[in-house]
Amino acid sequence: MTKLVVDNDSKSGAEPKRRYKPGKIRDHNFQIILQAAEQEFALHGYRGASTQKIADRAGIPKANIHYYFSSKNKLYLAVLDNIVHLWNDYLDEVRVEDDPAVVLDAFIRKKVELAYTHPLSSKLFAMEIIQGAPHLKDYIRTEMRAWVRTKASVIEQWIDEGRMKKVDPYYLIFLIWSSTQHYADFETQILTVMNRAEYEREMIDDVADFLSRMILSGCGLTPPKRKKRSAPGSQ
Amino acid sequence: MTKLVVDNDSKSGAEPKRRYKPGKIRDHNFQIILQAAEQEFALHGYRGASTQKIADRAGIPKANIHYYFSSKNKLYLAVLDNIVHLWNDYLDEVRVEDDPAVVLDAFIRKKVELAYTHPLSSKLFAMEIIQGAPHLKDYIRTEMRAWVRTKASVIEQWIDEGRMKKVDPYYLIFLIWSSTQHYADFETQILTVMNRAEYEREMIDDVADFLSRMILSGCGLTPPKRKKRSAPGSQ
DNA sequence: GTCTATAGCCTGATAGAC
DNA sequence: GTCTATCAGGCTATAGAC
Repeated sequence: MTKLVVDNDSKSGAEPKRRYKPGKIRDHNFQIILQAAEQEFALHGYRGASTQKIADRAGIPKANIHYYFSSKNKLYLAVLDNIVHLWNDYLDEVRVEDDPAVVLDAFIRKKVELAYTHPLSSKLFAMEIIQGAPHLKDYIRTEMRAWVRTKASVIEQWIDEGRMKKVDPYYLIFLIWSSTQHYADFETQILTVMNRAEYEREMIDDVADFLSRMILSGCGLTPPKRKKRSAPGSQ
Repeated sequence: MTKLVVDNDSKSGAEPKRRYKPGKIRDHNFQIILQAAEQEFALHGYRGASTQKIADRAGIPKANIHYYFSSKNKLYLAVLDNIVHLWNDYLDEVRVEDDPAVVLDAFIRKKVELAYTHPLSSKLFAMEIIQGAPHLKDYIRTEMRAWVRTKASVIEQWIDEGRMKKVDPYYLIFLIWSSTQHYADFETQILTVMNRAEYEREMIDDVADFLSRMILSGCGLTPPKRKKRSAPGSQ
């Protein structure tokens, strides 16, 4: 996948494994800064976030941010790069031979899971898009468009073979994206309306069940059989 | 409805009609500033937006912003107040006697329509929520929670009477919110992925049809009959 | 590699002439 | 009511001691 950050230093901070040189401290600081930056950018947007606050959160002097990442903009790109990779490394090959119900169900569940485990990534990505995707337009026009086109063509073949109801595949993908990401991005609204302090495993599973049933039903499909939920760590 | 802005001046900018005193210029400037502010806040978030840029966009000196709205924060609250009213003045009374299919269909279509006609409002609201709703938490905890509770209880009665499938009413409302607002908030992503320059009436109608069919089907309902679309201005 | 000090700019807000 | 001039403070980025 294309890197958003062109980095002649051979690494852009996304890799958990170091390429060459031990540099344990360097890698550690890289990660610490990226993590702090993700939080600040997600909380205040690109312009609203300050390198000072990021440095404070990371527990290092502000100047070190500029030592590791030459500018605020490069740091932001590195964070986005991390996010885009995290999101896309999942569920990549879908084949026409697969069962549409199994594929869609897994897709929805994986997205709900990501919304639960990585809400900050989702929020930051959402802010970037809402603001007109100034740093991600190229990525959307090339890789994301191709990704959607591929999945859409598989869905169309399923429809042609009469294996699911005729629905617009693009709108279907957007529906899955929106309904799942919503639980990350609008977390505050949802929890406040439901009068809860935070998400719990059980609620997340309920949401996944609900969305899978709803959307699959709209496609004329029935959710695949699943193991009953039991003790955590099963499955 | 509670005003977010406490304004002893008797108006908070939300009213198109002036309460007393002609003040044509004053009202005009109020509206100009609010409109410019909505755009800047939606594009850059609260912190990222600057009063200078808002003034430039409105075509007035920066000091006048502080003359009309005493602070950046008050201006932001006035904009949010406008939005919250716009969103809630629609579809308020739903009764148990109504047909669930008709109500849900109308709800979905109205939301898609708002996403099309007022994308900036939706985007600004989304940014506020994503950032933790620092200015709207009270509103969500009181009015919005009550609104959702009322609708949810109606849906539950419909279910009890066997007039629709058993689904969680809260998740259903969240699904309608998320799937419709997505077309406003993620406009850039959707248009870029679909390789289009802007939305067209036809596509918006298609989206409304798609979402209505999908979601109603998940509730075991069939969309109500609708007039065929014809020349604009019909209906 | 780390960190202090600071340059240069932009911010929100205000004072005061018109 | 309008607008220029200006303030104090926060911002990104950098220079240079350690």
